[in-house]
Amino acid sequence: MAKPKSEDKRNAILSAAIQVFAERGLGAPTAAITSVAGIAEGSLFTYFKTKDELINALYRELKLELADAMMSGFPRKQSVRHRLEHVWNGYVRWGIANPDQQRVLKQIQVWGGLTEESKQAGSAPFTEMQRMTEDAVTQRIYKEIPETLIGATLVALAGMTMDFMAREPEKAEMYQTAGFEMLWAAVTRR
Amino acid sequence: MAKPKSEDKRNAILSAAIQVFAERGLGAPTAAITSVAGIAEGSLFTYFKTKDELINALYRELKLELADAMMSGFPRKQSVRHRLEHVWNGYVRWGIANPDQQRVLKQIQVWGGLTEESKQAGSAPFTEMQRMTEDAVTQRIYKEIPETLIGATLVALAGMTMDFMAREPEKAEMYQTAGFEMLWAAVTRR
Amino acid sequence: MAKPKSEDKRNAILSAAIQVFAERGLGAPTAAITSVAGIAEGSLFTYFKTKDELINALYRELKLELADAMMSGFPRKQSVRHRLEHVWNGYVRWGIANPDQQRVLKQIQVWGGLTEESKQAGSAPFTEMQRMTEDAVTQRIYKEIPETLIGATLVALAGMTMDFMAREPEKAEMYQTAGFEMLWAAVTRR
Amino acid sequence: MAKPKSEDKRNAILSAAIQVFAERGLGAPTAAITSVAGIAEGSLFTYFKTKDELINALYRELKLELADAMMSGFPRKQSVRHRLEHVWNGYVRWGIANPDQQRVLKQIQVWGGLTEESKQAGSAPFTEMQRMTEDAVTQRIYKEIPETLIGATLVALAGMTMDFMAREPEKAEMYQTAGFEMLWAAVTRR
DNA sequence: GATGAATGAGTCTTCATTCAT
DNA sequence: GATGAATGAAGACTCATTCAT
Repeated sequence: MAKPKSEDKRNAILSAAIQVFAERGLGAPTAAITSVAGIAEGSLFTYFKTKDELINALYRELKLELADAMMSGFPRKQSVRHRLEHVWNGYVRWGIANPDQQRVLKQIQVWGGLTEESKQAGSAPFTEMQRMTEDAVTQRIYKEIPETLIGATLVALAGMTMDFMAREPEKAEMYQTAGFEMLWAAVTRR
Repeated sequence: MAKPKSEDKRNAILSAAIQVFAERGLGAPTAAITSVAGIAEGSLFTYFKTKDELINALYRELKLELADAMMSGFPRKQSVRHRLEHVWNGYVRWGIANPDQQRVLKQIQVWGGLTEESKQAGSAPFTEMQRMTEDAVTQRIYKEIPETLIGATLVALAGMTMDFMAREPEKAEMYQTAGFEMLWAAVTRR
Repeated sequence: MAKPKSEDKRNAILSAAIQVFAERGLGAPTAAITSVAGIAEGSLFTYFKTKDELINALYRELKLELADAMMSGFPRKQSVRHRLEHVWNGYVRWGIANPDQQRVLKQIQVWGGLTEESKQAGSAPFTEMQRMTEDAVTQRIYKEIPETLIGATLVALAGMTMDFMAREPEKAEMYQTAGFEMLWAAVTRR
Repeated sequence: MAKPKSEDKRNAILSAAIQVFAERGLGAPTAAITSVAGIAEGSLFTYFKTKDELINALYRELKLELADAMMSGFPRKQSVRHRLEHVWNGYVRWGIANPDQQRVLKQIQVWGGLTEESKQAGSAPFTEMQRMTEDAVTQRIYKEIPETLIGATLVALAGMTMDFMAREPEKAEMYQTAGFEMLWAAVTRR
């Protein structure tokens, strides 16, 4: 191979895309991305055949990152509450630390061009989390509701919580805690 | 009092926009909207100076509709729980009955062009609901959390719940109930 | 109608396309065409949805013109030889008088994007000529060869003849006559 | 005598170009050619400085092949008719056996980038054929027309004949014969 | 007010060619 | 010599907006 397709450049594009999409929406020109990435306009298409494919790849990448943030250091042996709290904190902290990523992820989720494969690939990294949920349901800690609802509730409340944290950073900690308490109450039996 | 131009035509545009945006995203051409509305391409700009203005107006319209759905028949005299449930049901039912509206609203919310005025105008119709919340907080029914969190939680959980209802219509009622129970638990003291 | 799609402008585009394609081939940019036509780049697409469609339309237009040149003043009552000569002269004169058209027509014929409809529409105006041929075959003037061969032979020999006429204009008349004699000999019984 | 670079690779490119140009026209990307040839994109430019040069080279190659097909086994000693028929059959058979080559040749001939050198080089291999023509003219077998017309007539009628043969393969032989009879009649004195 | 043709900047994408490896 | 990633100019087409009718 003369010049192997550099993983670095691929990442540079992805990371430029995050910045640009966060600022200008998914409608931003690919030229804005390459310019931020410091490469030629055409080079983007060496790494991603189309803009749609780039967005799909970005989605999977972000979901992976998010899953990582939520699961790293997962306290497998501790109580359900601790484990859920760990996941919650991971999510919320990641969102606050990476507001661009968070914003872009939101946009992609309502975008019309996600392929079925991407959707599946995007939820795959969360299977371990689902296993934790099953566990808790078996222990009759969680309510008798479909397991998928649990994860979705976490996502919904975390999204909302992050909005508040971002808007009032000085109360961030309070919101983070309050949000988790709401989640815990929502999801467990009284 | 002036009813300038044709109110009918304005509504036709708005309703065509909902359909088109729901199907093709906010990036859909204005020509697609006018074509569905059955008017000339240029006429759209008689009613809305720019496409951005149209989307802002649409946002306000949808929020108004939604507020209406939630507050109509509001049982002012009944218990906090009943009142909250009324609002919840109104929201969720509206979303299910109007999936296009719901989808477009989601899209506009992550769109970058909403003006500050629109955001405020969009939340104005919900002030009555907030008054209900204050009331409940005073009664120490709700948790000691910022009041705005309550409304946001409702919105977050309702959004999620509607997704499930839409995906599994045969279990819609179950989700609607389960969703409310989660909201109630999340928001009230144990 | 506000501004009816002007037939004039359509023709201006077609005629600019002939000029540009003749000079630079079918690969010439549409912008070159609009520039010659004196209109905006985008306006071309008001009249022809795509470049391919423009080329197809141009093909039909040229074939029509050509048929016209060949058949106008057709001496229905005179001998087969006179009638064939009339057609021959019409063809050859048209080609010499309109070298751009002739060159473009050649290019379109080897181009890969002609639709089946265009091909048929292009040969339709020549049906009258074919009837003349049938007639001559019945009279046993022409050889016993498929009728379609006759027309094709005319086209082939005319194309070649025009090349020579264009290259040596001072001998044009001679070539025109010699060409016809070859055609006549090729096609009739000895 | 240098056989620089690989003659094999050069031929692979030429032959891939025939296939690709036949399928997709001269506008086909060079990358499509190298891909078919099984070499790297850049390698094409080691053998041909530019795409235009490749097409010019291809033209000369095809003309050479064609001349070869027409003149191989040329019956120098036989009658003019036999000799012309030999050439005719060689041409037509080659075209039918090599439809891609035939199609590409047609395209290059209306293409705008042929250099004067290529045009001359392309007609050079046919000089022997022209000598045969001179001969026949001297013998007063052919009509008193410019000798170049004879060759051009052969090409024109052969092209047409091949089209018919390709379209109706079951009548191929008939067309081949009929075509030659037309050529013979066109070109000789009565 | 309504119409829809006209506009031309803006978009994604392609591709011949170069050149570092 | 071979490779194929990198380049960026060019091209077809789109679309919000204007304005003559």
